[in-house]
Amino acid sequence: MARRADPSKAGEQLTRGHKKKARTRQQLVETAVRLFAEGVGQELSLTRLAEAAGTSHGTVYNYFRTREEMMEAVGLALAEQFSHEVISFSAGLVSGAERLAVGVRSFVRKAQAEPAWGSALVRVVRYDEGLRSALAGYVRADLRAGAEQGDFRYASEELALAMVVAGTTAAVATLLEEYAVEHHDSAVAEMLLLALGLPPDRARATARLPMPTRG
Amino acid sequence: MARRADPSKAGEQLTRGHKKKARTRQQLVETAVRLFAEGVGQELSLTRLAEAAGTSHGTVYNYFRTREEMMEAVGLALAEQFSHEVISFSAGLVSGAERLAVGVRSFVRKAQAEPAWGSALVRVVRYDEGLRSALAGYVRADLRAGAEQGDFRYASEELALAMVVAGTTAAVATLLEEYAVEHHDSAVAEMLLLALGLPPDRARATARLPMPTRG
Amino acid sequence: MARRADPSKAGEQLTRGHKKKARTRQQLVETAVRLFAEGVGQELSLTRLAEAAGTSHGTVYNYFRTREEMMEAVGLALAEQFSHEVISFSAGLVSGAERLAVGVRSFVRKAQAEPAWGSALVRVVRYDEGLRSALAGYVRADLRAGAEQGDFRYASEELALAMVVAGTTAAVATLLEEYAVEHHDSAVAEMLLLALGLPPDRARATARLPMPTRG
Amino acid sequence: MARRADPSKAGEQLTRGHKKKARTRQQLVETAVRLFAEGVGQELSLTRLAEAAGTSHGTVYNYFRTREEMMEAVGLALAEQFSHEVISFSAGLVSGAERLAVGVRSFVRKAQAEPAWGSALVRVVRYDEGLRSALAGYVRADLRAGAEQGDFRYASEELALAMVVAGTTAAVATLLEEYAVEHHDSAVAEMLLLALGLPPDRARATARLPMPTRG
DNA sequence: CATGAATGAGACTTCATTCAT
DNA sequence: TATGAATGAAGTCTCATTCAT
Repeated sequence: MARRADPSKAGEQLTRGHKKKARTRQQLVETAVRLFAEGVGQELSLTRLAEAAGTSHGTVYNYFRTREEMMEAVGLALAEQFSHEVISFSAGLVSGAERLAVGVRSFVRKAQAEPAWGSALVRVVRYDEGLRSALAGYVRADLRAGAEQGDFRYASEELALAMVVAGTTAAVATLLEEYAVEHHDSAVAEMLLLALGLPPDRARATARLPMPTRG
Repeated sequence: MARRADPSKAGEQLTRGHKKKARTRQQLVETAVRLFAEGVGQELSLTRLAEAAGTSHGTVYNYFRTREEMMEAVGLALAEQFSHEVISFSAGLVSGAERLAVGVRSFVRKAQAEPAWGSALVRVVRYDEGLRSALAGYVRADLRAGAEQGDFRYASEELALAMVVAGTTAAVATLLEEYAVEHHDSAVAEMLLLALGLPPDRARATARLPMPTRG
Repeated sequence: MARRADPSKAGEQLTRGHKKKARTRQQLVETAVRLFAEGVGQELSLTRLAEAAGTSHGTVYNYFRTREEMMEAVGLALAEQFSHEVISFSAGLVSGAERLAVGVRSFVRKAQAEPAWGSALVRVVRYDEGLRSALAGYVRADLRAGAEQGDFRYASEELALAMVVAGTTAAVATLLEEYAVEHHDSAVAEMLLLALGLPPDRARATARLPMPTRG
Repeated sequence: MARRADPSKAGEQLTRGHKKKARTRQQLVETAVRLFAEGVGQELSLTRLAEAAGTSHGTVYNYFRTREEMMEAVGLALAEQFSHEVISFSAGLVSGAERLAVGVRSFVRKAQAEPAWGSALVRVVRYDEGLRSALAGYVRADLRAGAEQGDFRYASEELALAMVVAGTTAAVATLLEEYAVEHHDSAVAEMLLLALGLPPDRARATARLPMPTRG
């Protein structure tokens, strides 16, 4: 999604028109995320989005052909922001269990630090199978690694994935309703590690490791 | 409104009109459950319900003033069907862990035996905070019992509740997508017991106890 | 409309069923009048009437076949209450001008004394040509008498009627909005007598005659 | 929104879109006026308006969010058409009585010349307090002038206003039902001048002055 | 590209009215 | 007669979507 990755070339490759286009699109997605965060249900109308983004009704249609496409873009944006966060932390880790713990914890921490993001994600994940799959994708590798490393024992990968994704998002939802509790990130991670079959003492320890420095 | 109650026939206090009313209402709720089971999302409109139930548009409004009210009725119906099942199984148990395991397993089994019910429940639970609360209500007592009996260890009851409810419904959703897996009920229950802090061997054993005989 | 006129015979002629019927009907009309007085527009629904009157939906239809019929009954009731008042005052008068003045003044006074009645009448008269005609009927005779007696001079009886009816009801509406003013009844009557061509001094005097004792 | 205004053609600042918008709106209002003229009561629905105007259902809602808003627009249009007429006649007059007489007469004459306009106005004025107030606004200044000039004597300005507005519109309604009467405009004006306290001879004379030339 | 007018499907809701009990 | 369930017409309103400018 070309996050201004390389400032030295971007200005040449993209015409101003393209830049504006990208900016408008980003603005629309950000506005949509904000609206979800603020409690607009899955029924976010393009009309309201246009209003909130300060663009005209028709402009939205220059970027998303249908409402579905817009929802997809929002889901993608949320997932990317998540992966950005997680990847930057778990870059150096090889233990599946540790990677999963760090992933869950960074997810929970990000939601605590940016409740708007967490709130949006929790809402969107309810209606958007695509987002659920995307999140599952991030988890799957760690899950398999942990299994291969002899740490996790689960009857079915799909079941384990569902439990991790659903458990984590439900935990975040609880967090956002109930106002934080100390070390919630570790508490959630520990429960999930336990569920995945890690022995209790190791689950406890792994869930409480110091977070790696951002990679 | 049964003013001149006829003591000779208690069952006939309700006029035929009332009986018809009850029947129509039940028919509407059943139709709604079926529609949810068939994949209609939260956007089930009263218009579509009327069509599907074969009644006129206005009739629905004699029973549910708003979509919310209808959703609530559906959630209640689903929850009641569930509680019937669970209560009939766990009547004689005193161990919180065992009760919880039986509850989760009977939930999963019912969903396997009646995929329509499971499918409807999984969908409704996504949109209906009321139903989530209702399900949480069934779990809470067992959770506390298990904690007091020294079996469960969790950082926060709310977090534990969220994990159990979300984990179970996610597991059921997986089940319904993937069609059948052996002993899934026990697998799910075991994961959750582990997450709640039950030692692995006991979790495994508790999740695999023979289901009590009904009633 | 059988206002319990003759207590000595009513009980024998009418069965209890009839009495109840009459009572229910009267109750419905009174409730409707009250609702109009309270600001319900012309759109008074039979549903709301039934609710307000504490009867069932269907019962209303035992008395009024359609909404129109109900509106008519309300108009009639209001007009009758008016005529009752006016006739009781102007019974002994022969001067058309005096009769008209007394009529207008008793109308205004009744509206002041019973704002609910006035309010209902003002509202209904707007939508109900029937009621306008009925009120015109009460005025016409006095108007002709005044003309024949050489007091009134007007270009067209219809025009004069319209002016008297519209002017009086508008005056009452003003009264009800603005909170009474002293001798409003006389002020209104004087204006109308003037409009009808009575010389100013006589108009003033006639509008201020002491009200006759009730006949 | 006309960012690149083209100074060479001031009239073209508004895009064609805007012109179309204005045209559609005008078309809707005109249609509504016609419907009122044809006898549609206060129950003019936006649905019927759309049908009659030959536009889609939704289009109407781009212009009037509610029925109220539409009524207001109609009332405003009617009142504006009226004020155009009156102002063009009474421009040079200083006597309050004369101005009021000319106003009433031009109102009546316009209604005679354009019965559709008169019919619409009479109907709308019944249901729309806003229009009543607007008409009162036109009258108030003349009324005060006449009072200050010693011509009018009335107990209450509000009462006088109500009488003038109600009397005039009722007179127009009569006219439209009965089809034509000679010099009705003067007859109505005379009655109202009398009601306002102008001496009979002056009322008669003032009501029969030749109408001023326009402009 | 941006704009916003127009469209039509469809949801929600209220009611008058009918009819069986 | 009283009741109230059922009905369907009609109205209000919101939106996704298209299209001409």
